[in-house]
Amino acid sequence: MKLYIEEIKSGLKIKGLVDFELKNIFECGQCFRWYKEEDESYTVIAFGKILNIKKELDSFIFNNTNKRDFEDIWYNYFDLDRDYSEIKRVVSVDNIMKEATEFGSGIRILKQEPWEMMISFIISARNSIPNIKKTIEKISQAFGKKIGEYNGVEYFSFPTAKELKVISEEELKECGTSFRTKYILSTAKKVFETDNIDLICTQETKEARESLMEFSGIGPKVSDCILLFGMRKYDVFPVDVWVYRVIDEVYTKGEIKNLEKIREYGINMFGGYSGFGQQYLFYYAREKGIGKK
DNA sequence: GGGCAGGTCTAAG
DNA sequence: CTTAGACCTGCC
Repeated sequence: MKLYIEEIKSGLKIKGLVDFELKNIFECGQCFRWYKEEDESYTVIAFGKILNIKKELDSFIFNNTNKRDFEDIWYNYFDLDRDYSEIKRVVSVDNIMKEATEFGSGIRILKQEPWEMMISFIISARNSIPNIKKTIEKISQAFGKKIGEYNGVEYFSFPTAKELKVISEEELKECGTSFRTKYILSTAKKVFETDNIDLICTQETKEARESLMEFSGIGPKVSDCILLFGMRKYDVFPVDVWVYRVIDEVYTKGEIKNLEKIREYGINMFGGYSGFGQQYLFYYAREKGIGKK
């Protein structure tokens, strides 16, 4: 992908981005710290920065950033080095997947921060996206650091394990963490004490997955999401209710009722590309309401 | 107002 | 080792 980057007053004007759609990227369930603005642009918080992106006719305007941050952070964050056209070809194993990849054509799997993914997906358990977003925003406002202002709005970083572990259960619960409160505090303490997130990132998928499941509130699905969205492991297949439904309805047709077996089914279908396959399938199923009674 | 939402934990069989 | 219930809260 050849990019043409022009420095402008508010940031950068970028041409040549392919397989890149803001709605697909931010609303496919992988990321929670984004805000859709009135002008249809998206503002996102990551790596201590505030970025706003607006789609124009033939380009994307990256506001509130510069060439250096684009090279150091955003190029990597948006996984721009990867050829998603090729990914889509590989995971289009049948007509359903062909449709799914066309539907979510602009999806990219963001390379997000492991620690933030751990807590975010603990919060995601049996929860809705608007609520997850709200809770994460409250936690950041209450316990993170102010990182700046954009368009008259203040933004805060997601607190570190050290900042989070000292919070009382009552305080944290006020952010809407509900029954997951003790999971979050337990995980924060354990992460701070063991300081082993970097180590887990270097482990092979299977081992890393087992390491993650040692933490409170992290089961099979949440650990797969952390691995995929925060640890660059693409051979995982997170099975949530939507993926379960679409696999059940389209492929296994009631023959498999076990979540673990559905996961194996997905991995058999996509192999090392399972994470990508899952994202296209998930986005397709959820946006279209497939399998919903 | 009852029912459920992008699971995990725990206690039993 | 597999399988029900409980778990908080907001929004139909």
